[in-house]
Amino acid sequence: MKKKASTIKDIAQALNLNISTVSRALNNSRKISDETKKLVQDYAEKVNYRPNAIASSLRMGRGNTIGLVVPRINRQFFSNLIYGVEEVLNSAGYNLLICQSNELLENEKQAINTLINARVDGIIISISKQTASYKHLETVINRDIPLIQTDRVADLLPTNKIVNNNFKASYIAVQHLLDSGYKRIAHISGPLAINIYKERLNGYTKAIEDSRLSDKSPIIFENIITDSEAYKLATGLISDKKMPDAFFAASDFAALGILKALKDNNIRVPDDVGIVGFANEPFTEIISPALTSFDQYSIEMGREAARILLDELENKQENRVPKQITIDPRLIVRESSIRRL
Amino acid sequence: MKKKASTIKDIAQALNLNISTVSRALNNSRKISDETKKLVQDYAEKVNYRPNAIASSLRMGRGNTIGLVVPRINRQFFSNLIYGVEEVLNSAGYNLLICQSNELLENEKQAINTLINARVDGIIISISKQTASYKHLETVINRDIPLIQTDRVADLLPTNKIVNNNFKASYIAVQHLLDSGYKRIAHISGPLAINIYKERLNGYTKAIEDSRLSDKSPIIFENIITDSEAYKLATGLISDKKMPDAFFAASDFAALGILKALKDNNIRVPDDVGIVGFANEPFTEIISPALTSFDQYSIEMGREAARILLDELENKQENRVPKQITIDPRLIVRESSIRRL
DNA sequence: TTGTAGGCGTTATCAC
DNA sequence: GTGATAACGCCTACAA
Repeated sequence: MKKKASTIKDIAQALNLNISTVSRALNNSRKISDETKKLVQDYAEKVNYRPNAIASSLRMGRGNTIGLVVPRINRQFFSNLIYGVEEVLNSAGYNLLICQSNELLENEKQAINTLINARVDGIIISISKQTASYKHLETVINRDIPLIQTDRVADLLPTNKIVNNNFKASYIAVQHLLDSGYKRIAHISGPLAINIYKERLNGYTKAIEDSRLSDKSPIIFENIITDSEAYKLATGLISDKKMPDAFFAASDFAALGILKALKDNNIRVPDDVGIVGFANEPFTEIISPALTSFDQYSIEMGREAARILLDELENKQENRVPKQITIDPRLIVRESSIRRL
Repeated sequence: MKKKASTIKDIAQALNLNISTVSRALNNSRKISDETKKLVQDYAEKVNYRPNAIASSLRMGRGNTIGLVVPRINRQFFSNLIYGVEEVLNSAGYNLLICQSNELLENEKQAINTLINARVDGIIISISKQTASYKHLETVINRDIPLIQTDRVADLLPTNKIVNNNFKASYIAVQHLLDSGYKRIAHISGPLAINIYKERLNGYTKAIEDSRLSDKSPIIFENIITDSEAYKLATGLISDKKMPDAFFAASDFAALGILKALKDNNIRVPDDVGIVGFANEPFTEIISPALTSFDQYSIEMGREAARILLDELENKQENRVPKQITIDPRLIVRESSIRRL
């Protein structure tokens, strides 16, 4: 026995009222007598009435829903981001529609399509590794759907952005290693197609240039983000006798791989070689020696992205200048980079 | 200059066709001449037409959307679960509406409400720590909205469930420690209000009972899930000289706390004391000694939950018996529990 | 304070 | 093959 959900129409009939009266009573319009309101609300409660958000959305032209697209939901950074976004949006009465691109442009386009069709009020995105063409995002902009980019952003697109200052963080990382007395500092970089890795590389390069080192030639290894890739790299450097005396890795996992390789070869960290990672993955403070890294305030980035979006939704101005919010990652100094002199 | 999105009506007018013809052409109905189809589709493309999914949902009575409620999006286990769910649902053409309860019953109720109002086609949930009353979930069932419970489940509710075999896993953990020659095995348990911790406790107890140990008295510490709580506990045991010779912890973080405390007090792991954790957190294989733990197949659990849901949606039978899918976690033996004899 | 009527954008049913 | 029309459930001028 399956009765279909009751609507305001049903309620109106049952109470011998007009649909519009019921609608107003439920929405607490103040043009309705308290008496009627109570009558309606009580009855609605009794029959377990639930407003049909879809119908309401159609009528109102908006659905109080925000779309979110990230490369991978289960990466620590992104799941923190989502956590922050959800927290803010939820308490503002918005729903969150989540898609992941799996680092594929095709999926990302598909996700954007879905979100447009779902008539979301706004979109927050961290673009995929493959995303080099931005037509799908331009479509979003052209449709006047507020778009916020986070972390991995397409610089050229005129949207609000919320990012880390990767350049500055890298610069600081190198300075910190220099302060600890290291002299041949290598950089383990990620895929340079992604802006954040490019920026970290630039920060490293600049810091080396600005240093007082006699040998200012940069030492750069590109496109290494897993620990096994890094392990292999470090092992190679050891056998080739080309070991630098410090590593600044653009990812904690790369840093971990280096660390493992050094330990396995009885090279002491931080005494012989210093290491700094990036992202403050949970394991960084657990391993031994604990790894110096950068806290990216990922949850806060999510919150902030949501806040900016809400702001944009609530204050629809005509000529809005896209702004960028930059968060400085915080260097967390741990054992791996403090040389006992 | 902001033109509103075009609709099939606009297209119909522009092409001097009837709305219904346009609708059919766009949906590739085969009662429409190829000529007309092409005409319509080309024009739709040209004006950047996007079907309004909200209107369609209203008309069709369903929105191809699934709701998901978890305690915390950014816990490794749950973000993996979400990953799996999204993967399957997305390729089946469903959208995913995500909410988090933050371990609060109130939020969970609110989330369920939102999802019901959004007229989701089904709901996947992992209940909060506080969830002891199930009215909100019964509402879902009464409305004939397919409900799937994962991991943390309310046993009494007649829904499909997808869970780990926590009892069996614990039993195996204890057996493994016994096999390694440990004789006084303690259990670090979580909040027993959550079924999974209760089950792990039961598995432990049973294994001890079934053992050939002369002293079969269980040693149980409840409600300890963070590493600092566990650290404190272990430190206390050391100073009280009440140290067991092995720990089976219901959470990896608790196991980690124990490990730290032991190391800080020069108690050797696994030589003096063995440790087994639960959940196979990424750090378990990184720390030293690496921690024996259980892989819960969290991504696969998510996929499976989504699959069951889709199955339920597609084969709406009348008298469906709720079934439970149980996945055996896999013991991953690492250094922390292998005693060199 | 309440009732009437129209429409949000689709799709489905019925005619022609 | 195509057109006309109603309906999904809700909200909101406008009228009474």
